[in-house]
Amino acid sequence: MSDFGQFCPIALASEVLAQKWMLLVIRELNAGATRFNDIRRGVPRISPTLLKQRLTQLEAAGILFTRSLQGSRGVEYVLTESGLELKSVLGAVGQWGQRWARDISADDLDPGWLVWAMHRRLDQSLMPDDPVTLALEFVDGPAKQRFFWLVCSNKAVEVCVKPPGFETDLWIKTRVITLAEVWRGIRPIQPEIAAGRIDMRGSSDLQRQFPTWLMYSLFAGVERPPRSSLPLA
Amino acid sequence: MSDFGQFCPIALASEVLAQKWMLLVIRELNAGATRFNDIRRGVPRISPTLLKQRLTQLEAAGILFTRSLQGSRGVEYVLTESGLELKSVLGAVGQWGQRWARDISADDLDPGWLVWAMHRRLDQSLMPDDPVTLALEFVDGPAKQRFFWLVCSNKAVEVCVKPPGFETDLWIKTRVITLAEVWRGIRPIQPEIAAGRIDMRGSSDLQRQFPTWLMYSLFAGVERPPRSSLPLA
DNA sequence: CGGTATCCCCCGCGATACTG
DNA sequence: CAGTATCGCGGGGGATACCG
Repeated sequence: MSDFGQFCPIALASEVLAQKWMLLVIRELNAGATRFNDIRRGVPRISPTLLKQRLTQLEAAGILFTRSLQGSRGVEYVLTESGLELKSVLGAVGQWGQRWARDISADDLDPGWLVWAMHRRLDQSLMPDDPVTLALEFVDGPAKQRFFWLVCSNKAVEVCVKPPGFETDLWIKTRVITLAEVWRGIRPIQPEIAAGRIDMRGSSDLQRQFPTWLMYSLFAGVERPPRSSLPLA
Repeated sequence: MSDFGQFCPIALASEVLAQKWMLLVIRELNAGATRFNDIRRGVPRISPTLLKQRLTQLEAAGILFTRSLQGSRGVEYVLTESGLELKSVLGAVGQWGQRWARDISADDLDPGWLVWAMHRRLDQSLMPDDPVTLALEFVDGPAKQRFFWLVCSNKAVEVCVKPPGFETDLWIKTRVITLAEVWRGIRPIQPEIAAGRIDMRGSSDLQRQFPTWLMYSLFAGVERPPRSSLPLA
């Protein structure tokens, strides 16, 4: 994917950006990930080989640079000014995707990805000072992706796939599609709770507060227009 | 390129948009092209087979629809509302590309593409009422891409690769890179003319007016920052 | 944790020719 | 003009195993 034979800026940009997985890797970096395996968690289906290749291409294109870490092995991947400015591309693509992309199917509904996306969009300023442990159960999730825990302190939110050892303060039980569509801003959360499709158990204070922490997808506020029927047909 | 396994709007949009040639095809459509071979002229290196495939994918994604033409055979490719909204993506990508994409090389300098791009960006409101025929000679162009003619009426601008049969009113002789960099907004045009690197012959009225017709690339006004040296190195 | 190494398959894509 | 048809290859990328 390197030669379009024209010097249009869209063509030149496409050489780098219009490759498989590339925008998703850039999305992770712009969301704050700097470590190899953190990026992988946001792009679970990319192979490590290919991820490394994409990161190398991004470095060659001047979109990121690497910085070695003291203490830990490996490097940090840090966006340059050029990479940070890709936020405008991510915004335009995401906004268009929210409005016009195809409907989602069962194969898109990765519960692990949803949890990973959510954990970055919990408003820590609203959380109590004491750490809170949330348990998520996806009743229709595959065996290995059925339970997740979110350990929220006012410093950070961590995702666990095994019980973290702390007492769980709030249990949330739902189907993947339910939480996914709430996350996408397609359904409001309150009716889902009221109808029991999002089933919460635990401290009633937390039950009331939790929905306010959740900031949803960055594009949740973008309205999805009705699919117009075939034009002129 | 169909399965990223996540329902992020950027991932869903990428399935369609992040394929080879796709953004360039969309660029042509958004620039007003509706006919198969008009699109090809803006994306000369795509094969007809692949172009047809891309157009089919765009239709399946609801980005365009086809409309049969009376009189001529073939169809017209017309953007839907969804397709028109991709202008924001093209804008973001083009802007980023103008600022941060790699420098161009000799292989990017297709004179035919430059002329095709230019012919859409001549301000017809400034042209005289009488038709004007411009001849372009690229002194370093390959034999078959050395001469072009632009026939400008106040209705439309047409590109010819053979003498159009009208008297040429203005000859313009230059190297490809010179006009390309002027087009990109990287060099101002007046010094190029003054230094004779853009050599014009013909009516002195037209010599004065022509530079005012030329609207340059859509991204010519976007400043290209200096490449920062290696960060922290 | 942060990657390499290897293998292999498939299909995306380029090239060319042809047709109504 | 607006595509189809056909062929063939190259390498992109998926899967898996391994390593420091």
